[in-house]
Amino acid sequence: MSDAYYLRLTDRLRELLSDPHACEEGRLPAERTLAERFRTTRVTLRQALAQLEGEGRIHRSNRRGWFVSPARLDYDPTRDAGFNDYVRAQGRRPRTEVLLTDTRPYPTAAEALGLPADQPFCHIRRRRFVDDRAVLAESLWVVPERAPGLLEGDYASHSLWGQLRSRWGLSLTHRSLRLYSEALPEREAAELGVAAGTAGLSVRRTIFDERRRPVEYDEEHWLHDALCITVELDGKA
Amino acid sequence: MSDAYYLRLTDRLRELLSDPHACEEGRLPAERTLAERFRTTRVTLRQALAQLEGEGRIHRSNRRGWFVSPARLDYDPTRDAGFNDYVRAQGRRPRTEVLLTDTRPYPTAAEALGLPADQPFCHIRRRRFVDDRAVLAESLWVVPERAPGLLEGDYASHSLWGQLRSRWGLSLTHRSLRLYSEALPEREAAELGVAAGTAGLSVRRTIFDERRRPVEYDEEHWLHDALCITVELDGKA
DNA sequence: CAGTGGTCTAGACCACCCA
DNA sequence: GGGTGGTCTAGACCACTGT
Repeated sequence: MSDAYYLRLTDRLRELLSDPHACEEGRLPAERTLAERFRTTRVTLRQALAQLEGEGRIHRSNRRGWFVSPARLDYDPTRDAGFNDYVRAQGRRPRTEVLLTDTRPYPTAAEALGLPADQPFCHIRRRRFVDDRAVLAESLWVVPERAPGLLEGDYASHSLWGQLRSRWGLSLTHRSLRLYSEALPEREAAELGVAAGTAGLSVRRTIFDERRRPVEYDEEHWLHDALCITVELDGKA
Repeated sequence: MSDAYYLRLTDRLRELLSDPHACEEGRLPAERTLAERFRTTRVTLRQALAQLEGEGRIHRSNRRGWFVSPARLDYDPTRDAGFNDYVRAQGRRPRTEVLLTDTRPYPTAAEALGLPADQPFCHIRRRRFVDDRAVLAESLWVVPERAPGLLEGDYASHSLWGQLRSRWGLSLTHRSLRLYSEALPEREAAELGVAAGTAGLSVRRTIFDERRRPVEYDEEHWLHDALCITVELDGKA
């Protein structure tokens, strides 16, 4: 079955991607142009493009066109190195936008943390960029008693976990992580400027301190081609 | 844009999925049947099906049809609980097929473990099933000096990590994990009986013992809708 | 063999982005 | 307003699965 035309197309498109002259500014030629060049229809061409999108080689932005995807970002969700720090450490340019902050209950977070459903949280929702590409939409839910005055601080430019340690003396001892591939929900897709249903990666973290008091719960939605999760462990499993 | 017909179709199909009478044996009606029922073309209907596939709700098998996807398997790659054990613990039926074993060099594993490129490894390649659905194709590369006679043992039915501990007294102290979403390569797709380019999750692990001697490297390729990765951490990051 | 999904054609109109 | 991707139609033939 590897004689399907759209699969041979992906091979030729891969060559095209590695040719720096063919894609100026990392942008691919228009679908109609490519379809004509490869003597096929837009439907078949788009099948090939979708394949490369699944491989993480290209992505689309709104209705603007197809672009070559940059290298994945290495990300260790078990550490609290700030987003800004580790993005810069990889030679990339980070940016963060706070979309909203408020204080209200969130039953999902409450359940994960073992709290009553009407427990209010300090909620921060933000969108994060790497080299001006929005790659992550996330919400954080912090137990207010653990970090009084959190929302008045500068929670955007510094590592939140770092602040929890330094300002409130918390130790983030027990960390539980769940992650799986998903189709980005409508809201997150809109915030990231991609079509609903675009492939994504969902990461949820639940944090307790050394006395097993609930501290924080968060939900991250990443573009699937934007990151490579890494975890380093020392000690017995 | 949520007024696209294929998106409304996904809503109606989701209802259909939750109706146990509509899909006998977890199998969906034929595409032509569904297209007719929803008064659209196969192309549009398939767009809706692809959306649900991305959400992990349905999957296809060869050219046999579309099936409702079962619940995701919880999997903690940092632990050495055997596949058989944790699959059964979740009320599912595990099965493993060994596809091949041999001893030969593998530069990728050698590099990950910091060994010379011509370092030979004990190599085990296998395919694993949950409830008779092939969900994982993996290769393991063990440093022969750490586990002499490994390939003569019963490496299929017992936890490999458990054996490394009990038979060879190894402690798997330093574990490094890398994972990212991918399009399944041709070989793995064929072994899992799905189309090349189906969405998958790649997991790579590199293991050193307490003296930082290299022990093992493995590469896993999972169907993207088959699992939810979980990690539990205690102690300082 | 009949039925299934897999692939492909040759058009069309629409919604949105940018100059 | 021109160009882009997003969506959709109404067909067709092929390759494979199961009987």
